[in-house]
Amino acid sequence: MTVLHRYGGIPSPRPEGAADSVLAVTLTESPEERIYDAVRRGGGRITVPTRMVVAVLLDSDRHLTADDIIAEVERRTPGVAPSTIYRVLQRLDELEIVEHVHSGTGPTFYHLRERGHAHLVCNECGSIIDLPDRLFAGLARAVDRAYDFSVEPHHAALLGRCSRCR
Amino acid sequence: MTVLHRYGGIPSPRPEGAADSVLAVTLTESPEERIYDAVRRGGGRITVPTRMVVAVLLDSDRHLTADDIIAEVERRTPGVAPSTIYRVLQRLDELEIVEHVHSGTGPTFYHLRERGHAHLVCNECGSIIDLPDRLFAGLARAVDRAYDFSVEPHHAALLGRCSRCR
DNA sequence: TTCGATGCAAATAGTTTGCATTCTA
DNA sequence: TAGAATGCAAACTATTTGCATCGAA
Repeated sequence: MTVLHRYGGIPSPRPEGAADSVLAVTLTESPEERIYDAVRRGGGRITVPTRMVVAVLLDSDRHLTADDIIAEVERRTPGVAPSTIYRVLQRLDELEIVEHVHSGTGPTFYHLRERGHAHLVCNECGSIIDLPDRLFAGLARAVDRAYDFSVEPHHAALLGRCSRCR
Repeated sequence: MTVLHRYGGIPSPRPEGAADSVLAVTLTESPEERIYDAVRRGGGRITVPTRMVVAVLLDSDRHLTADDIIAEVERRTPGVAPSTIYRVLQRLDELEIVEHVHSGTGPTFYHLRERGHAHLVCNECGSIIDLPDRLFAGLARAVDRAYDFSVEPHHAALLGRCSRCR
């Protein structure tokens, strides 16, 4: 299973409408400033590694693994320790700025929470398909009713076989 | 997250009706003999470690991690190497006798394929809830139609929060 | 000037692999 | 008796942690 070009992708248009609970909506603020404010509100400080991780996440549409992010940060600003990137991601995750997705055998991947969605991961080729949350609604409701269990559809990918591999 | 009594549980009644493609159905054969035959048909040999892993899986209703199985095999027949257990599980998985389930952060767990089903795993306490496949049917069909992707509902647990932890 | 964040190195969890040896069919 | 399977140790992947130091607010 080899996936090329892990980092990259066309930057997505900023979802201007979608206000959320974590990031304060001040229309004159850039996306990074809104994230910085959220970090500061959470008692955190804005350092070079934090800035870089946020920039990489904002600049990419892809599903980035920790390794992807480590590599791209290294490219832009050499010298940041991998453990620091993990710590930054963890902090951003706790602050609900970032979301991580378990993908079965492969490594966990990350993206901004405001771009969150469910995923399909192919067991054969590792390709990732984005899934509209709407498709999860029925299952989530049924599970809630039957087991009083609240499913987090973004948190683990559904595994299976994509059209090319099935 | 601590889960006690990982190994154990009341043996489930053998699902007598459910014929399947892998294990030949000869009514006079015991469950283990049916599995041994399937292994031999696949070019494999029946050794002590294989026997022990099969016995442990047949004797338990639980969701056993590799570690659970390693510990229980060690209890019954000291001296089997962990790597051997992993290899046996891998072989049984390829032969479609065993199924493994990814559970997010926690370790993968295993059970006999004939007892397969979908799972919910609580992110907080790690508890596992068995899910009837029927609840997955709608989502699987929608994903098949929309993306030509065949979901394997047993292969990755749905993550979320159980009633006690939510 | 405080205390959150960092770099580095080592530790960890879970699993896989190489290789000489053993044992099933 | 061929070649599948094993035990052991080492390797490996992804991630976490301890600790002395640094730097943002």
